[in-house]
Amino acid sequence: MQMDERKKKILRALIQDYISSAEPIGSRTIARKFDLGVSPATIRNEMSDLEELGLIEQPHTSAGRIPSDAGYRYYVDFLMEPPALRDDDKMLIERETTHRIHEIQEVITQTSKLLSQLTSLTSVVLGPQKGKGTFSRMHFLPYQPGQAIMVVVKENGAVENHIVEIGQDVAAEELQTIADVLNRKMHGYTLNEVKRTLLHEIYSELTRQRSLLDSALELLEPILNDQDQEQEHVYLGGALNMLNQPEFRDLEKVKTLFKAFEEDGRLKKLLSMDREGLTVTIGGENKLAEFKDCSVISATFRVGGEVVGAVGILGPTRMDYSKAMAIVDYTTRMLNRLLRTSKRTPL
Amino acid sequence: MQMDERKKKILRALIQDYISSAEPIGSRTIARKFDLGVSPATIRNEMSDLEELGLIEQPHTSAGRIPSDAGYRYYVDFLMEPPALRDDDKMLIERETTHRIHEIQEVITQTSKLLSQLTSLTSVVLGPQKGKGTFSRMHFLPYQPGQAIMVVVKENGAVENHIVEIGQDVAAEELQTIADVLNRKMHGYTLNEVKRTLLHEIYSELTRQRSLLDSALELLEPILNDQDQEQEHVYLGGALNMLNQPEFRDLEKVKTLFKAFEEDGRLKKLLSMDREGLTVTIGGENKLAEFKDCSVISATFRVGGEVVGAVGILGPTRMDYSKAMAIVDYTTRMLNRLLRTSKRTPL
DNA sequence: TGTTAGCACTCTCAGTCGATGAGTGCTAAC
DNA sequence: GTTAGCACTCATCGACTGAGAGTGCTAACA
Repeated sequence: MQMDERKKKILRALIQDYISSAEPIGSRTIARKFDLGVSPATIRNEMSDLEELGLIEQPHTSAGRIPSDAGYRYYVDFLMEPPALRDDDKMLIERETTHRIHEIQEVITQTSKLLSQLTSLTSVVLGPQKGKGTFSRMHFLPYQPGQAIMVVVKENGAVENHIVEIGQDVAAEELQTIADVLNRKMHGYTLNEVKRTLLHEIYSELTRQRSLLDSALELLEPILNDQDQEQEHVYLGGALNMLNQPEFRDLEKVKTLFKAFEEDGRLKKLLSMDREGLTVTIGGENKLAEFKDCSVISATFRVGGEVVGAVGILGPTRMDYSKAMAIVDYTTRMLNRLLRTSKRTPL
Repeated sequence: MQMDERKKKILRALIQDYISSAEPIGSRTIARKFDLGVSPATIRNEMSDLEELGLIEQPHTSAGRIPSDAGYRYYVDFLMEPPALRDDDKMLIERETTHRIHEIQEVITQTSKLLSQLTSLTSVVLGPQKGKGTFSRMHFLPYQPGQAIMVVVKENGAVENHIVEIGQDVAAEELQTIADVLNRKMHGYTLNEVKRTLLHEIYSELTRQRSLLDSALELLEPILNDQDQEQEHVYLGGALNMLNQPEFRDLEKVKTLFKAFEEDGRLKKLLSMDREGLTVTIGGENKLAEFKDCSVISATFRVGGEVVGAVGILGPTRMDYSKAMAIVDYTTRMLNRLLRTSKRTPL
């Protein structure tokens, strides 16, 4: 069976209506609302075909039809009018992404808020992985007796503080010596690389200056084993918007959904970081069972050519794909520009 | 009308039963479950009195009674067995609060998680206000051209980074001079005080070294106007636990509750920071309408004698007050000890 | 051969009705 | 002061019903 023009028209009409009404829609309604020039009976026949093709389905015998995941997929790929942004949305995005920025955290939370606000859906934003940035240099500053502030600067501009324990008797010059050694050795490597391969090299270098050894390696401990290092935080915006979606009128569904929201790992999996550009994941195409009734529109963003994060919009499969795609697309474009132009934003 | 011994017994029985069952409870049930040595009819008469006293109420004519806010209040103040901790809970709290800690943030999130886990309710933790800590000193470190890292150390041990813009031509020594002036002037004052009263003094001091003036005041801008400064973040733990409470089976209630959760300001108001020690706020005693069906058990904690934060447990008015109070009480005790003993924890 | 009208059938939804059961308040007896 | 008895109230639940929406099938039509 082939998809002829009329079938396409009917499928498009059905999906568009369902997206806004969230109600199953029957042949009669389509005939009334959309001027296809044929009678309900004909539409019935066509709908029967569409169902056989797996593009629509019936919740129960005497209800109208609703789109299946495959139906949405067909719609997104072939039927939908191309994503276009409303002017006021466009302006809003531009206004929000042209601020002068001090911290990337700020950008991320801001973006997250913006996306959920524009779409009335939930937004998911994944920022740069802390451990990933390559090491540039470190400084030591005095702190309490027996402790020092270690300031670590990454090549991507990130700055971190760590309080480290030092012996009571370690002098400032000694710390400086250690810093010099570490800076020389570690420059240009990521902390993960340091952890895996470089440690013994540093070790042997420092062995020559016997007395410094003990402290030096202990100093590195907090930055190498920092919990935050590995798992980047995922920002969620407008989670409550989900409660307004009729598909989540059921408390059990809300529970499982919110449960999944609490686990950063789950959310991270929603954002397909491997694929560049705009990605649409519809319902069951997603691996996670908790989100089988949801679709995700996501895109990655870059700093200096390298993919460092992703933004996404999460909604019920019944969502306005065109609008969501337009918004995600434009937002990442602006984000890329913002991160490129702002002179070396501290990450 | 007076509260005689039998009325107390009945009220206690009713509340205890209601706390675990969440169902209105009638005279017959009380007579059966609790051995008071009187018939349901007698209990009925007493219950009628209790209702007149405003301690219990009837959801509808032919249902049993449930405690009113005033009833819970009476229960907490006079009837409840004194808060006692189960041994395993005690051990769990001790285990979690004797870790060596590096960051107070960590302690806060950890505590929040612990509390919600122990009670199966929602926990609210309010950490130290960043802006409050008195200024100790600052350092400058090199960063990108035209920018520097300003490291600010507070007297309570907090360390913060800020990237500041400096003229391309400002030399390290000049920065040092500025730092020296600022350190001398600002030491011992909170940033808020600096902002309000000290700025013009610093201004006139620096005016004498004309060339430095422009930069110096700009440098302070980020720390004085930092958004985070004023509003300390509120940590919420186990918000989902609320969904398991039968009183929140209604989606509308969930919506308003979670809406309130999203606003830090609202949550902050729940924790009575003005009162020291263990505080119990029952239902409508709370000012916020969103939480009129909730009770809060809260307590403040201190660092060095000064109240810096608060922890609280939020649950439906129908909650196990004894247990919750015991847990909050013990947790804050341990927290105080932890923060006192760990030698100058960085905040 | 494709389209349409007609029709019987299915299924959900909202509303009604009555039975059930828990609980109360009142009265009168103990 | 306490209790048994009783009439009354009210929410809940299941069964039933009619309305409405929608379908699939058949037969007629262009």
